[in-house]
Amino acid sequence: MSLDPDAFFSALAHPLRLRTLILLHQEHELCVCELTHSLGVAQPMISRHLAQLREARLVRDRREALWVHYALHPELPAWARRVLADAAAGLAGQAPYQHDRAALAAMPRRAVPKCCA
Amino acid sequence: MSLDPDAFFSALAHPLRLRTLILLHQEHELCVCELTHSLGVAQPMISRHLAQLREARLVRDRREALWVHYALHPELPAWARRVLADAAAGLAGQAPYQHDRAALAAMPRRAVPKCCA
DNA sequence: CGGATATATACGGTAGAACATATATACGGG
DNA sequence: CCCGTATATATGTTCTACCGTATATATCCG
Repeated sequence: MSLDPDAFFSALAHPLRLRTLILLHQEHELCVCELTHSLGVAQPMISRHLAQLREARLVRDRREALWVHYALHPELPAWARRVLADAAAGLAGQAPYQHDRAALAAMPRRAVPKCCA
Repeated sequence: MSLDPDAFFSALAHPLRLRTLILLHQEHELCVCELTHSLGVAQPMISRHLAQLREARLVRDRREALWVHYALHPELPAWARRVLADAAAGLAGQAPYQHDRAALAAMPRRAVPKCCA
C-alpha cells in the first residue's frame, strides 16, 4: 500500500492518536470501549480520532455485533510499522504509555465475549 | 536527554520539517543555504522551521563566520534516531525526498569554504 | 416495533499553525 | 565605520485542528 508520509506523521502528532497507535501496536486488536477505558477520555473524542486514523488508512475497523474492533491496517508499509515499533519500545516505560497498558490489563470483563461494561 | 514525544512527532508532522530532518539524518551537517537550495523554498520559511526544530531540541546549530550549520541534536534519544532512520529508509526513493538529495548533490560550490552563492 | 447499548457524526466556538512580506541581527571586509 | 551577505525574527492574516456537547446510527433483544 502507498501511504502519504505527511498524513502518517500528522496522525502521530496528536497525543491521543499516538497513545492509541502504540496500544494497537502492542495489542493487535482493541474495541472502542477498551480504548476509551485505557486512555480515560470521553467516547466521542476517541471515535473522532479513530475516524481520522481510519481515513488516513493507518487502522482498519471490524464490526462484531455492537462492538467495533480496531487494529493497525494490514497493508501498513513496513517502514511505518517500524516507526511505531521504535516509538513503542522507546516510550513503553514512561507516562502515559505505561499507564495506558496497565489500565487496559486491569479492565473488568475484558476479553469476555460481551466485553464491555 | 529527555524528549517530549508529542513535541517530537509534532515536529515531524510538517512536510518541510520532515524533509529537513531526513536530509540532516543523511548528511550529518548542513548550512541554511544548503537547505534552502535543496528544499527549494524561501529563506525565512526555512529559518522559521529550523527555529522550531531547535526549540524542540531536535537539532543543534553551530555558527561559523556568516554560516550557521545545523545537525541532528547529539543527545537525541536512540528511539527517535531510529524513527528518523526508518522513515529515511522507507522514503528515500520517493518524491520529494529523492529530489532533495539530488538537488543538494548538484548544488554549485558546495563544501567549498565559502559555500554559498 | 420499542428500548438499551455501543459507536459515529454534526455543530459552534476557540486557539494555534502556517504563510508572505518586511525588517532586524550577525559577521567579515574594505 | 559602512557595506554586503547570511540568517533570524516580527507582523498581520488566513486556515485548520481540536474541543465539548448534542444528536444520529447500528445492532441486539424482547
